[in-house]
Amino acid sequence: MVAKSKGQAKAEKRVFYNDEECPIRNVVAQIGDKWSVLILFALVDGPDRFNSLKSRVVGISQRMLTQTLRDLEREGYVDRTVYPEVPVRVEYELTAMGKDLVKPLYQLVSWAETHHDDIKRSREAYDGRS
Amino acid sequence: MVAKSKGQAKAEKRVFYNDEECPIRNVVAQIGDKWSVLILFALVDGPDRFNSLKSRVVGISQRMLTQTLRDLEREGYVDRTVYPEVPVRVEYELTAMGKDLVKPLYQLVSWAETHHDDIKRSREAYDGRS
DNA sequence: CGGAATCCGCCGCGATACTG
DNA sequence: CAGTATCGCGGCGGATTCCG
Repeated sequence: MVAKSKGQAKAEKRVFYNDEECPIRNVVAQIGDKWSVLILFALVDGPDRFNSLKSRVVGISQRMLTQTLRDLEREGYVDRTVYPEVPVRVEYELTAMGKDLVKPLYQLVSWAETHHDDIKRSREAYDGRS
Repeated sequence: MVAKSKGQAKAEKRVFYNDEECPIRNVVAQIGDKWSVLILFALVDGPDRFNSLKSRVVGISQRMLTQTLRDLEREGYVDRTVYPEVPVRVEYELTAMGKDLVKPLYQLVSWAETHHDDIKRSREAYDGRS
């Protein structure tokens, strides 16, 4: 995670960088946006077409669907295949790396579901004490 | 993950929402910002003070450190303790929930480190084909 | 020391209109 | 059907200044 230890004895506290060489930032910055995770999980159910995704990922605009899919493709998480029929059919599916990314992501999702109520209560408590 | 299946036979494709009731968004939206993950991992090494964190999380401004710590505190991931000495000492540390969150997060970090080069190559390939 | 307040540029994201 | 192009707002986040 681009953290440097001082090589000192006794577990010196690490230093953290937030640059383009930081692996965690490279991943979190991509999936941390508004739609990436939902699209990735939608594609877990199998390959899907543009407009089908658009209706399954509720509330997303064409613009953001296109853009997010392009980004995910560029990262290597999603494959795009054009079938030159009439009308055109375009299918998106997870790559091997995409399927692999979903595993640790699913751990996080499970955690989120388990602690959703705790977080809501914590927020209310925080906001409540004026 | 706030996904509704149609209750149909044969693994109908799920629908995904991005609203305030979506647990994954509640977590990813917080974690996905520019500094949260780095701060959380910095606190894994043990409780730490404001200015120490500021120097360990390289490049962060006071404003963002304060704001991110407040957010993490509100979510219930971080505890803030003020020691009324002179000068004042303030320590931040992970709560039980914060420590728990770091576990799935660490899975993601490991994944990110493992695939960092694959991602960089994928980007270059994508950008290369004009 | 550990902040809070203010100002401001950038850009993520949505809405809308047009295209092959 | 699956996009691209353009416009515009809101908010994230950096720089700076002031405070108990």
